[in-house]
Amino acid sequence: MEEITKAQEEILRVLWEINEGAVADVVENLPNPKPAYTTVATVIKVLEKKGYVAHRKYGNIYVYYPVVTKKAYAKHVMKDAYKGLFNGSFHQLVSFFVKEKSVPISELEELKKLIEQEIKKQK
Amino acid sequence: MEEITKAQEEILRVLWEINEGAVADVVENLPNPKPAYTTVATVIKVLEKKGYVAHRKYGNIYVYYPVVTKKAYAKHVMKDAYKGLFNGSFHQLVSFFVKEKSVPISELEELKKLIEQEIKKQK
DNA sequence: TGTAATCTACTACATTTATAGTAGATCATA
DNA sequence: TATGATCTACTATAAATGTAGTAGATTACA
Repeated sequence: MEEITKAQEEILRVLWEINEGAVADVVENLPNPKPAYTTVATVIKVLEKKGYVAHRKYGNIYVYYPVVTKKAYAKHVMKDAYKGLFNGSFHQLVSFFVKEKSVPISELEELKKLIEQEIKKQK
Repeated sequence: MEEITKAQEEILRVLWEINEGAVADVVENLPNPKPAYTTVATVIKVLEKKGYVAHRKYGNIYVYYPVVTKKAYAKHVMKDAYKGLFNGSFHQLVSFFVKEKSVPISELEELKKLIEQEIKKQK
């Protein structure tokens, strides 16, 4: 998976959000200050060349949609962070989060359940 | 915190690893194929300009060291991923990991403990 | 059916990156 | 102390990026 930059990622995010859309729809969903229509179009083209999005022609307009799912991308990003930043230790990653962000207790309870389930499953 | 690229991050990683070192030390710790000495020097300069590393002069050689800690950087990277990729839900992030990577049971047990402690602490 | 609006393709351009060479300073040692 | 090794500063350059304008095609509607 080829690397993408921040600007490119932002537009990819919009596409995940709206599932598919014309350039104008992407611009619409971008926060202010919105870049020019043509700027967005150019960035989308880059994403298309890199294989992150594709398009379909509805009548005469191009509707773009993500090819790389958010999940697949998350996996990619996380793999790097995981290995490089937490020495490949999931424990380190989680404890980092628990310490840095004060995770609400409700989430912690849920998490505990999730982990217990996983333990049971693996046994 | 200004964004850095992959190449820059790789060199920053080496500095975290060795704590501090001259350009030659960084080159040493880079995997093959090693870039040219001067390439590394240039990238370090970029990192310095962006405020990620600084240097000290020992005699006449420059010894570089990271200013941004691995932890601070991890925080930065994770914040983005967390918000953008997991909708700000820690639960989503963790369950993603548990599902995607098969986390060994020993880690899961540790994690469970960690979370239980945190729950207790918050109560 | 002509005119305004809209869309994509193509082009432009300044900036940043990645990569590395050269020159000049300095240091160690024969 | 002259010579080779090493270091930093400066310069170079191709490719990618971010940003956006223009032209030409097409469409919708007055």
